[in-house]
Amino acid sequence: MTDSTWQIPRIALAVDLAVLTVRNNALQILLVERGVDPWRGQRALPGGFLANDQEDLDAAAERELAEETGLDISRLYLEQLRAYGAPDRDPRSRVVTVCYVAFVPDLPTPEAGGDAQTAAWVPVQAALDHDTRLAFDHKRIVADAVERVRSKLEYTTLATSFCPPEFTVTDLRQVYETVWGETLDQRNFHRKVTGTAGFLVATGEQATGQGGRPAALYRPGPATTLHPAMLRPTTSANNQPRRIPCAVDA
Amino acid sequence: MTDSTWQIPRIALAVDLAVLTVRNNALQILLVERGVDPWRGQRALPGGFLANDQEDLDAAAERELAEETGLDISRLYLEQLRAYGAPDRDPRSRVVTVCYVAFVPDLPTPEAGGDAQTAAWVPVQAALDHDTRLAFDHKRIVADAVERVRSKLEYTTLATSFCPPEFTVTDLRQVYETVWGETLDQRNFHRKVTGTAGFLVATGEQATGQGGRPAALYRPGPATTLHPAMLRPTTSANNQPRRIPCAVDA
DNA sequence: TCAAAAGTGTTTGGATTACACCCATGG
DNA sequence: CCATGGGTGTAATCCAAACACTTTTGA
Repeated sequence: MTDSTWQIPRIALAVDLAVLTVRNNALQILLVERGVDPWRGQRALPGGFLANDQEDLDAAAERELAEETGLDISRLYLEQLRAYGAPDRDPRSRVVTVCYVAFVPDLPTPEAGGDAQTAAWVPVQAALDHDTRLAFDHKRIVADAVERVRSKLEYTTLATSFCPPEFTVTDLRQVYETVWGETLDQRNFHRKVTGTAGFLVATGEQATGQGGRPAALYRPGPATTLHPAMLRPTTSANNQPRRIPCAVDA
Repeated sequence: MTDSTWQIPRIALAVDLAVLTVRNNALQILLVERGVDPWRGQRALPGGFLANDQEDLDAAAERELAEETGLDISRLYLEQLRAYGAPDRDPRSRVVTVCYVAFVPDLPTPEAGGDAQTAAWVPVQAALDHDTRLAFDHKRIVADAVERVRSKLEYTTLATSFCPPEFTVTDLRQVYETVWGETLDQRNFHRKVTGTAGFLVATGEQATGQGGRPAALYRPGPATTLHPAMLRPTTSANNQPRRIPCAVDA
């Protein structure tokens, strides 16, 4: 590392987004169709290159998200997933991407991408299917994002990010069930989330009945983390072969 | 995003390391003294720029780690922390850094940096002290790395990464106590770690007595995750103000 | 009145805590 | 024999799973 910074190899830096929502009883991810080579016509994560020298990574992710979804910025959760930098991940030139995951509620205008690209919600099960092809290393990124959201629900209150501004306990439970792909006991779930201080704030209102007893409506509370955590029922993911240096997970 | 990739702004990409060890009953981090401006003479995380167009990020982190510590690559754990890209984090030019955390055992040759820079172990408590100055945004990165290792010990078996090849249950407990800054009940800890299948493998050997009953020696077992987790005693970090978009944590 | 969905009560078992107590070695 | 640290036993407690049961609406 010498004083002459001009000799440093410079690299194209992209910011990509894994925007997740719960929609039609499925965890879905926003994908766009690429209009240019490479991977023209293939589905890819929305994203783009860092706009200018003064743009923060987080700001770039927010900008991309606003461009792609036209979404109210206050109604979402956005955090960095990780950076991906395999040397051959883009055939044109060296591109390192910093990926973000976003959790958004089921949007009124979900398909309307602000960009010229056609954006669409795709169930993650389909996106990760063996027969599905995604551009670049985006299938691996989708897999990492799905694992991130699944574990986040265990120890944070972020499931409310997928819900409308006011929601019932059953709405929230269906988010958990959909993201985890597990059925939860309705009664124990109710006790757990209403008994955790700061998770939910009752509005006093009731949901319009769907044929049964009307459910109380809640807003997200001030708590961000869950103590103790809400654990997935079948968390038998123990005893992998052996940890390796430079593990994939973050 | 057009076909002409040549117009894309290119950015200097660094890879920095937060190398952590447990040493003298303290969680310590490897810092180097910068020999050049900016921040000449200040302590900083070891790291460097991506060497060439064909180097993977993970490989770059491994290379840097080998250069800085001369360490046996098989005896460590390395994972990506996150990318940092505030536009003003380097006064010379735009530099985005991808940071990695490494957990290493107490090394026989801890101070010998392979590079010309003088490397030294610094207790994280001192590195994070309000009066301490670190180069760039490295103090924030150190804080993130410390939080990462603390939470990793809760739900993984990675505490063994800080231990020598063979170790006693007390050695392992002292790793937990040092990283968390909490005292744990020796007897309950013993039951927990020996009762978790795959955490420890008994060698059959005994440690040379220090004046008491000799302790059994163990090697790391095949398990990587802990079910159920080993929770910190005083985990009352609940109910923060409110989650914000673009949270810091990963 | 019945079906459907919301919400409460109760039992039980697993895991953690907080201890008392025994074991094996060095001096 | 005694101090020192290693390791086991046990009761209380907390928490979550399982499931019976009551409440409140729409048809």
